[in-house]
Amino acid sequence: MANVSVATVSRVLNKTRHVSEEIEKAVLEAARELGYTPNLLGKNLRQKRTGIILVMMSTLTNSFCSKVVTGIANEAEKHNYHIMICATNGLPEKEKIYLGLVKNRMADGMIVLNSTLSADEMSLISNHAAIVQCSEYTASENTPFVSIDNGLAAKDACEHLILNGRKRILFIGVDNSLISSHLRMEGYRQALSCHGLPFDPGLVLYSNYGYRNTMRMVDRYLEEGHTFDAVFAISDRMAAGAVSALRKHGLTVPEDIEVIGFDNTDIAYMVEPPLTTVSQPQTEMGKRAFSILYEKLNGGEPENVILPHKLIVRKSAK
Amino acid sequence: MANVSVATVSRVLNKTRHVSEEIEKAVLEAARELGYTPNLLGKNLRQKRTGIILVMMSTLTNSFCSKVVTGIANEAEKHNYHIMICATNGLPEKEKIYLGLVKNRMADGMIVLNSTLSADEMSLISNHAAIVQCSEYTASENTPFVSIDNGLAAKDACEHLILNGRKRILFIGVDNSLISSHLRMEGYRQALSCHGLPFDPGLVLYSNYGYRNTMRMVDRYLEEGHTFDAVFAISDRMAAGAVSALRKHGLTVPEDIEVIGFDNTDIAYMVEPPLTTVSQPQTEMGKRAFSILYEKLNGGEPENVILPHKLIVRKSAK
DNA sequence: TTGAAAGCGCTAACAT
DNA sequence: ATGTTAGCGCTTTCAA
Repeated sequence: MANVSVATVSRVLNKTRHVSEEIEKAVLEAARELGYTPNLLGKNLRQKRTGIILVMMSTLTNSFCSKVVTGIANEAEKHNYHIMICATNGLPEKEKIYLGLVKNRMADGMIVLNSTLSADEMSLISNHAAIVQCSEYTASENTPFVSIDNGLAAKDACEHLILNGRKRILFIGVDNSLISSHLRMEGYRQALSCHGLPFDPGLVLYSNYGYRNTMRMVDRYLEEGHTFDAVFAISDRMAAGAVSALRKHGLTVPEDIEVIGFDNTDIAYMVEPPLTTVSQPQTEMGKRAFSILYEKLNGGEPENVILPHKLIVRKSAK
Repeated sequence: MANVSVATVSRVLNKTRHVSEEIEKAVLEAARELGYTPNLLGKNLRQKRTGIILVMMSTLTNSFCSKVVTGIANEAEKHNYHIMICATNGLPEKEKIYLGLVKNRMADGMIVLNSTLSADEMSLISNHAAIVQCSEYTASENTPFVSIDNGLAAKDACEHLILNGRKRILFIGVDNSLISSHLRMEGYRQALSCHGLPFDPGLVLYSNYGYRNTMRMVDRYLEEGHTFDAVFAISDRMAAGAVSALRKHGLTVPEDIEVIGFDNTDIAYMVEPPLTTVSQPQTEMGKRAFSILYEKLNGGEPENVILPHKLIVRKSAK
């Protein structure tokens, strides 16, 4: 319509070369009139680059992940990448689908926040796609990760309770295969053993990260007559659930029972009393995860990164 | 490598036509050996279809939106579409970028949960892309929406308070341009006027959907000596913030002050006392939003949909 | 400064 | 049942 070649149109629209002013004007005018919209599939196919990074996570409503995503997004923006989030609800089939999307070039890379994939599967797919793990991970040769030292973090939290004179610490974990669940339990046991306290399997409860379920479990546990003087839960929601159950049984926090949660999410300061909890540098984690991915995309072979955690002391465990 | 044409390879990999067993075997074998992965950019370019639907929302950690997304995802799956979430944090520039992605064919369509775009901008972009609004919306000729009757829902909630004998209802809203904010305020005013109660601008507080900010605001409001006998907040988090402030001032809920929230999110039953709140059929909303989009993608001109809401009565307002 | 033409990887129409 | 070929929409060499 502007009587020029497609090449010239491309040059005008992308400003990749200088084009005479009148032609430029004609092209833009024609584009406007035709309501022309470029087709990214063609462009990306040709350039072998989409500028899109996928972020895979289980649940959207997870303020921890949300903050990590913020970190990723900010850093991605600096490098001209856009991110899109894939929610798997922990279903392996969905994971496969989204991983397939990046393997098959609809996106340039992926940051995985919590995957159910085994180290082998992860490694296999990493041969075909640029993947970085963040927060949760599985030790895999070619899939780098950024995380905290979960074991040390849990140990620090439990030591805090022990130094406050607590001797029977109820551990509320999750019986899944996530590395954080595993390492935090390890940290709990290490804290005990370092201070000469016995590990009592009767002081271990498994829940599902949630508030309601944990509340019920702790409620039942108390009704069964079990006793303890502190709680370490590997999520704030579970800690909050425990607090509710304790209150129902006339126990006060922190006087009777001290409670520590994990992640320093919003709920930690929304419950009464506000929760002492372990905080992770989520935004920094996201930022680093993207940096690592970026390095990978540019042919580098990045190292894993361990970031520092911090114990936030509030009322539930002075 | 398998000594066959690319067409045959395509047929084997997509199972689109019958291929002799030995050739099939040879192709699969070669593909495996070469570590072949199909390139979706090529395929999608050719087929003018990506099978991807974008869902645009402001914040990830919004359990309301999250449930809507679940509804969308379930329905999308049935029709062989995959969804990806775009978080804008309410920034128009980000909205533009993601809208551009669908306009430029990297995705087949988009469901917008809360956009800052004006009706005109929305309408303009809808000429180039299949877009459906969900929950929040702006009345636009060619961009259908699914939502509840926000005005009626707010009116129902306030009437509940009025029928309980409450006469001075504090309205806690958000001063933004979202249709829900606007309509819920309208509903509040209608309830008052239907029952012969005056509208008092001094009984209106604007916050930001959040817990902390609302708590502070209500705290200050009470310190200033204002009185009221009920609260209607347009989000559960704000209602929860109000409850905290009330407690701090020695007021009991529901005896002294009845409180009603909105959305029936998790927090509604996690606070003490559990909140009476307006529930929306989030999953159904998502499902319908996808159905409408699907209809659009197949050349239909779908109508807007209004779904029913429900008042969930808990302890905070009997 | 502009155009012609090749080709990114794929599928589908057509031919055999 | 299989191959040939055109073409999706774009960018980028190469040539003029």
